Amino acid sequence: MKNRLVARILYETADLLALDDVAFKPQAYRRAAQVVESLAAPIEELVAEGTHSDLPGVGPAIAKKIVEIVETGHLKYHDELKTKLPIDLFALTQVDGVGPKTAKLLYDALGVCSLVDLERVARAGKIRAVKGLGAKTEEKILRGLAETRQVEGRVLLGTADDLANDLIGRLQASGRFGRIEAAGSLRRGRETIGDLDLLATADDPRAAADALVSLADVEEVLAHGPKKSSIRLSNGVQIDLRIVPPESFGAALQYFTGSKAHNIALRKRAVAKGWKLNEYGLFDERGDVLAGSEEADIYDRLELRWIPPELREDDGEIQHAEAGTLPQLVELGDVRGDLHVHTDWSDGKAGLGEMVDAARGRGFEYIAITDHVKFAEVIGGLASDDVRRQIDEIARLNETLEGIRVLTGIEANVQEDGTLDLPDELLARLDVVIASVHSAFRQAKGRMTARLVRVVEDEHVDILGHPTTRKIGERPAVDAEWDAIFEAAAKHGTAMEVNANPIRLDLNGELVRRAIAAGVKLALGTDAHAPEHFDFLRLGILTARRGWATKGDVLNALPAGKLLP
DNA sequence: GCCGTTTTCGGCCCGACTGTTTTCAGTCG
Repeated sequence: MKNRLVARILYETADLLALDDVAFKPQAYRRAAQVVESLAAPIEELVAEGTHSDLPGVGPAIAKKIVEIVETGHLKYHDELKTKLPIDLFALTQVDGVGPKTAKLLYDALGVCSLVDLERVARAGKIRAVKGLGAKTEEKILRGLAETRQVEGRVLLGTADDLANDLIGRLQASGRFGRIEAAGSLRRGRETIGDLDLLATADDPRAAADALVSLADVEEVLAHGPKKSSIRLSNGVQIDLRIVPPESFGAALQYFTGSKAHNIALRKRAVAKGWKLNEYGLFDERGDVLAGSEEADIYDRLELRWIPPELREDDGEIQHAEAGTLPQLVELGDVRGDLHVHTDWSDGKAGLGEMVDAARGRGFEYIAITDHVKFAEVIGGLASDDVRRQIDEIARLNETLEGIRVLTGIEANVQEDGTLDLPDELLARLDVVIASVHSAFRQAKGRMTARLVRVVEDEHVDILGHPTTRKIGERPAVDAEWDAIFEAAAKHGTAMEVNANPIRLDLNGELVRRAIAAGVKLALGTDAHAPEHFDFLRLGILTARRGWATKGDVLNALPAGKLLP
């Protein structure tokens, strides 16, 4: 997949042109970059077919440039622009608070070329001395850097999940493997993943390892042996493949799934019985194997219920497994509808009909259409009249539809004081009202808490959308007393969203668990802006499961009839 | 540089917020 490379070069070209005060071209490059970035298929395949020029936003000039990037990995036009400003503009502008102008200013004043440079001058207090910047900007950049660093070298759960599925498919196609499974933090559903751990069995481990290192997109082979091989792919992700004998597969899966703390607790339990647990199996005092080929057998012999990977953080799961009180976690199939969907009425990429068809195609019984309220022209939100028209349109649509019901809804903006930016009369007419914070993220804890308590107490609000507004690796969560908000939400029957967008996963597992403890219901929403985004639901389920959520905790596990009053 | 159900030329997303200023520039959504 060269999509990210192409997008990155196009984005940077857009910024460089903008810095040269070139009019309109930057938007054109940015649009093309977005299209390539959100493409499901590899751009090189489209180039091979010649269909890349059919993409929206890609005209003759950019089409030629995409071919050049795919074929050479470079773009001359971009390289030339870069001679004037030889800095890692793409990386620098990923930092919250740094845009192209600030990056250029920092280069001119302090010679900042990279994230390393940026961190150095920020820590040295040099940014506040630059004319046009100040102490606040310096602090914001330091916060932004800390946020960026947390995910450095890690990829989002959604990215890792897609990558693992793709890799496993390709490896299996080689015919060299028996079982293959992803282990590690991906299997536990963590929000970001460092190295991707794959576990496999093979009749001929050397041939299997060869199949891995000879994959087309391998950039570097870090290790190449019959038991363990490691590669780095061209997208920068490291893959560790461990090949184990079939009789050890379950023990190895347990061991390499972790977490470390969970494994330590499990090993202590084995030791207490006079046994030994390692990646090869569970062994008794004489060294005879008690379990090994199946993971479930390990737990069984240790007198524990099998523990879902999402719970393996040594955070009470072993005690519950011993007592037989583990929750029956919610599953993908339990969810009957999506409660957060956008269309091209606001900033979605697809029309109402297309989104509904896609939702029905994946078996949803209902979806709520929750477009943005007009807030900034740019995201093309709905004005009151648009909301009324959409309600009418959905009513008409529902008359013709079979097999799915479309609920009316809105994603309204929570204003600074905790009120919404849509009149009560309209809110009252809608089936689903999501209230989301899209501005004033940095209010002090007390004010933010009061704001969110007020909005969950609003009789018209059904769901608090992406409650913390964090974006993984980009923007920190807002500062608030979550337990106070959950308590108010429970009292007023307002649900907390588990937003399944891979960059959000908000609430996260830890807060989900606290919300449930407070008696709050969860609303799973994909925040889909295009039909393929319904796939995000899987990630939302993983996140809810990390928060110990059961089917009964999830609002949209209910049929439409029970969902609505 | 792209695009078109008023256009193949002439448009092209813009308002809020923040931090830096003394009336505005940059970033974000």
